[in-house]
Amino acid sequence: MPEGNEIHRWAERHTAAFGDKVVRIEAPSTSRFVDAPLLDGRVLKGVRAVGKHLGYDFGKDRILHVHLGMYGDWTEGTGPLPPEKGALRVRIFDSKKTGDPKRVKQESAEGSRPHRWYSEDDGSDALDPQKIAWVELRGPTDCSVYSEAEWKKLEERLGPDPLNGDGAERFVEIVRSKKTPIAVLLMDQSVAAGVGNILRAELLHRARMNPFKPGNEIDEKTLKAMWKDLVPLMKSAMVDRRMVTTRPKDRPTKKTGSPLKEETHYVYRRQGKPCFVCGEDVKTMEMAGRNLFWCPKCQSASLQ
DNA sequence: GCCTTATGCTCAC
DNA sequence: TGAGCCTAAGGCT
Repeated sequence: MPEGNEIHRWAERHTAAFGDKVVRIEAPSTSRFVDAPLLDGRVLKGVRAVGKHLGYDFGKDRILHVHLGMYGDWTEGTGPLPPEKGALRVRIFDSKKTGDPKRVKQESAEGSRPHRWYSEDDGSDALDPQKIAWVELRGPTDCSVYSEAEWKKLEERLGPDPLNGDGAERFVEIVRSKKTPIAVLLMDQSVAAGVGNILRAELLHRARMNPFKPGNEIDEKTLKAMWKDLVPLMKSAMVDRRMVTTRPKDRPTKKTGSPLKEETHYVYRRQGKPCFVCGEDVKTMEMAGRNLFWCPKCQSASLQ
């Protein structure tokens, strides 16, 4: 479900939890993820992220590539592994912290003491990554082993990633070389890696940019400013496991920190509701195969 | 309970 | 351009 900012966050957390440790990897033999035995019991050197892709580096040309797609997600926890559920899942864990999975499974079957599965139980993101004992992957689009060459090929087909320190220059150059509407370009991973449907809508509103404006008609200064906005936006977007893109001053309540649920976005999924900035009804239509949301007044400028 | 929708992407036509 | 992947949440009845 995530955009690049959350992918990078998983990479950091999983590196902190498992980096340079021997990890166990389990996947049901009936699942599509047939490569687990190849990696089980090996040292995880670290976890990299580019765009919406994760790479778990086990060395020797063994990089577990994970793409969450639309439905994929990770859960994490301390203590013993949770009981297996019906769905096909992949687990990475530190057996020094979880204990022997065989024994735990038996305890679970006997209905022994319950324990917390998710960090969100305490209402915050507060679980110290050092305390994570296991993570569980559900519903990814891809979970397979890449060689270094394959990973490099992946990086080559992606555009600049704001979270990997890439500069605005490439972004500006690519956008200005195309007649395609900016809202379509922002969904293209070869233009800006990691941007997804929430960020495109919110970034365009923050820039007061008309979504239909062709890339080659946008001036360099404006594009550079959008990139400059994107970097801290992606870094700070996750608050209490929610994507937050509104500036406190634009929220009806002016509330800082964790905003009300209905104040988390300017336009994303707010069709028919009044724009926080100008009061005009937010509009929606399909664009690049996904629902685009925008304020026709704030973002009407200069199609000319 | 059922239906729709979703922060994504690939492939076939 | 549309189907398919595959899972959960939320809004309805």
